[in-house]
Amino acid sequence: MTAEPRLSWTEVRDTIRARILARHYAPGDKLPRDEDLARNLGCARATVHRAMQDLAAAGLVERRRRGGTHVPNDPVTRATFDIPVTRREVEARGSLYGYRLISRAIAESPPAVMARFGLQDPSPMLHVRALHLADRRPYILEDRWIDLATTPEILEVDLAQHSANEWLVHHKPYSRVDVRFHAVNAEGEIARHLDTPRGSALLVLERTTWIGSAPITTVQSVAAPGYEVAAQS
Amino acid sequence: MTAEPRLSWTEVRDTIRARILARHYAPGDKLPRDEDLARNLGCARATVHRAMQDLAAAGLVERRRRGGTHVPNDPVTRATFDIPVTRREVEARGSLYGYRLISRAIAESPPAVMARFGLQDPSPMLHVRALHLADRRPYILEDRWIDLATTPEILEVDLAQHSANEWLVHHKPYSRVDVRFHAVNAEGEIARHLDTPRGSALLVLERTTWIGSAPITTVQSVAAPGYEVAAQS
DNA sequence: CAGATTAATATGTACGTACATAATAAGTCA
DNA sequence: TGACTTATTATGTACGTACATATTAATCTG
Repeated sequence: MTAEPRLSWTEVRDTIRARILARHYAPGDKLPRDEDLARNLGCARATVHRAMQDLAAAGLVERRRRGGTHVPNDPVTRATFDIPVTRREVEARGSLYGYRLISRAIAESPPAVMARFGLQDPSPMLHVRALHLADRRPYILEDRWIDLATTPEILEVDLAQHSANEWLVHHKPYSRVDVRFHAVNAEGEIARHLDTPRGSALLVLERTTWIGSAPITTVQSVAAPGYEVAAQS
Repeated sequence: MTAEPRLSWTEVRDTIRARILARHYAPGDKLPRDEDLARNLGCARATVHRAMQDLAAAGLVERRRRGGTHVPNDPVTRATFDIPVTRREVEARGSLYGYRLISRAIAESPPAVMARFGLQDPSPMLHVRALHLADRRPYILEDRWIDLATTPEILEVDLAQHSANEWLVHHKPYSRVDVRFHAVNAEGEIARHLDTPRGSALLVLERTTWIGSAPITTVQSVAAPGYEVAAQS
C-alpha cells in the first residue's frame, strides 16, 4: 500500500475557506488552534500556518499571536487593482497607443498638490500635462507634478517624446504609493483635451508616490467617458 | 561573544527591495538564485523564499520555477482596497449612519445584470434599491440584484429594517468577487435620491459575487458627489 | 475589587532536510 | 536546422525542531 499523499497547503486553505463559506465558522467566531487543525486534517502545523497566511492576506481570517484565529466580525471586500503604464493598458486592449505632450512648466507646488504629498511648504516641481490616446482618440488626460528635489533628472527627459508615466516607472522606483479614485465633471481644458461634452462624468485615478518620506510625483489621470477599472480576478 | 542574531525575512525583503529601488536590479533584470542570495546575506534559503513571497505579492518581483526571479519589465502599481459594509464606513468617519429602503421587487434579470453575472438566460431576482445616509444626508445609493436561486432566504428579510448589504455580508459568503469603478452623471432618480444637481459626476462602485459559479448578488453603489475611495496604505 | 505582575498560550519564525515540479538548456534525430 | 526528447536547474513545498513573542488569562497585592 502506497503512502498517502501529503495534504497541500492549498488544500488546507480551500477546506478552511469552505468551512467559512458554509458558516461553519461564522463572522466573529474563533477557529481551532493551528495545532488542532493540523491534527484534524492530518498535516503539519506549518502547512496550516501557510494556508492561514493566504487566508489572512485575502481578509478571510484575522490572526493574533496568543489570541488565535478569527473570522472577522466586520468583513470587508478586498480588491486588488494592478495599474499598468498607460501604453501597456492601451496595447493590451489591442489598440494603437499614442502620446502627446500638452504642457510642461516649472512651478511651485500649489496647495492641492502639497496636500496630496502631505507637505507644509511649497517646493519647485515640474508640472506636466499630457494626453494618452487609444486608436488616435483621447483616452487618458494626465495632470502630473514631479518634485524636482528628488527627481531633478526629469528635466533632461524629452517629454515630447516620452511620457513621464513610463520614464518614472522605469527610472524612479518608489517605496510608498497612495492610490485613490473619484469622479469629476468634464470642464474647460479637460473637456477640450478629452474631446467630450462639458459636464460628462469622468473617472479620475489619483496616484502619489514617495521614496522614503520624500515626494516623487503625484498624478491625476482623467479617463475618457465610459472608462472602467476592474480589480484583478 | 554572543551568537549573531539571525537575519529576519523582513530584513531580507527590505534589503532586496532597496536594491530594486536603487536600480541595482532594474526592470527586466534577473535576480540571483535564492541559494546565492541566502549565502550572500547569511541566512537560510527558506528565509529568502519567504521574503520573495512577500515581494512577489507586492508585484515587485516575478517568480518562476527553474526560470528564476525577475524584476518585471512592465511594472504595475498594485493597490489593494478594503471595501467595508457601508454602515461601518460611515461610522468609521464619525458620522451617524442611516438607512432607507427605496424599493423592492421580484423581476427577471435585465440584460445588463445578466452581462455582469455572465448569464445567458434571465433568472428571477430580487431588485432592491436603498439609500445609505451619513449624518442624515444621502451618502450611497445602492442598486442591487439578488439571485433568488442561490439566495431565496433574502425574501424573508425585512429590508426596510436591515440593509441587504449587511445581511449578505453576514449570511452569504462568496467564493468569487468582481469589483469595478466607473463614473456616471447624476440623472433622474439617482439625482433625486442623492439630492444632487442633475449632471453631477458620481463615482460608482460595482461589485458582483458568486458562490462557485452561481450568482449571488450584483450591486452598483453610487456615491454622493465628492466621494473618494482610497487604497489601503 | 481594581490595578499590577506573572504565567501560559497560540501564533510567528529560522532553519535544514528531503522531495516535487515547472521551466529552461542541452542533446538527439531526421 | 528544426522538432522532439531528455537532463538539469531553480523555485516550491511538507515537515519537524527549536525558539521568539504578542497576547490573554491567572494570580497577587494593597
